[in-house]
Amino acid sequence: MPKEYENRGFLLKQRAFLKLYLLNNIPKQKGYGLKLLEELREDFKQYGYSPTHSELYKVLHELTREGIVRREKKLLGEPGVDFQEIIIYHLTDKGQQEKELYKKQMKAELDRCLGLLNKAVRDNYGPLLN
Amino acid sequence: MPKEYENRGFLLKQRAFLKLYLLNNIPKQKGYGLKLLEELREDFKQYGYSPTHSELYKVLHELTREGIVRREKKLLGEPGVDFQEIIIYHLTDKGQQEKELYKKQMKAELDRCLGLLNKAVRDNYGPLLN
DNA sequence: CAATGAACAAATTGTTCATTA
DNA sequence: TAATGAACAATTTGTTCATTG
Repeated sequence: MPKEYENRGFLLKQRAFLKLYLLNNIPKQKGYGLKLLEELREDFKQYGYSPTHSELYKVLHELTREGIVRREKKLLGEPGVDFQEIIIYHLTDKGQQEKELYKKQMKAELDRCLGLLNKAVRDNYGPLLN
Repeated sequence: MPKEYENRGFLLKQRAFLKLYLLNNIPKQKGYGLKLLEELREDFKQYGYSPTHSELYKVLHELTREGIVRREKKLLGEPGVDFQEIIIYHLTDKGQQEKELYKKQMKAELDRCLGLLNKAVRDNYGPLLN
């Protein structure tokens, strides 16, 4: 179960936000944890957002627990040369379906948050108001 | 000091969001705590956001501590009939200035968050992407 | 030392209880 | 009982420490 996204509250949680990105990024490249993190940090740099490795791993663990991704251990670099072990993530079949469902939920949630923030701009900076 | 808005992180905090609204709403109507809360709840109803009284009071206390608002005790309803005491908030002179500064900071912050969320929509639902 | 992971701590927010008139 | 306030609890996130190869 994808644990239906509930958060009826203020803005969406970082955890949910990262989950959305990971579900989309994992299938694309064969990135491992820190690699995915680097990419996201680069992506969000101009928005002043730099997620922590801790938070990213927590999402990956959660996705693993839920059976949405599968872990594959590999060696980074040349075998026999570099012994650094990394973990590559793949979407499971179940994950494929959950991903689509989750994306739909998150689209609604993103729209809700955009609405809320846009309203704040209108209410506090809008025309006709001091 | 308005405690320069710092939050270089993910999305803006609820506390900061409420502070912005209160700074704008307090001068308008002579609302007291729960009245202001009701109005905000009504405002945000369609966005599924319903702030708690606790959070609202915390913002009001903070604004008071910072000398941005002044408290005035009054009786609700007809004197001699209703003895319910309420607290009306007014912007102080200092508060007037701080308000403008804070609004500027928050505009930048709101824009940043809108940028982040819009990017998420583009990245995860945008054209040319599966 | 890069990568992963967990423990721990701080910050933020929500729920419940207390008081007062 | 409405309004205010504080205590307390839960949640969310960030910092630090540990392990492994």
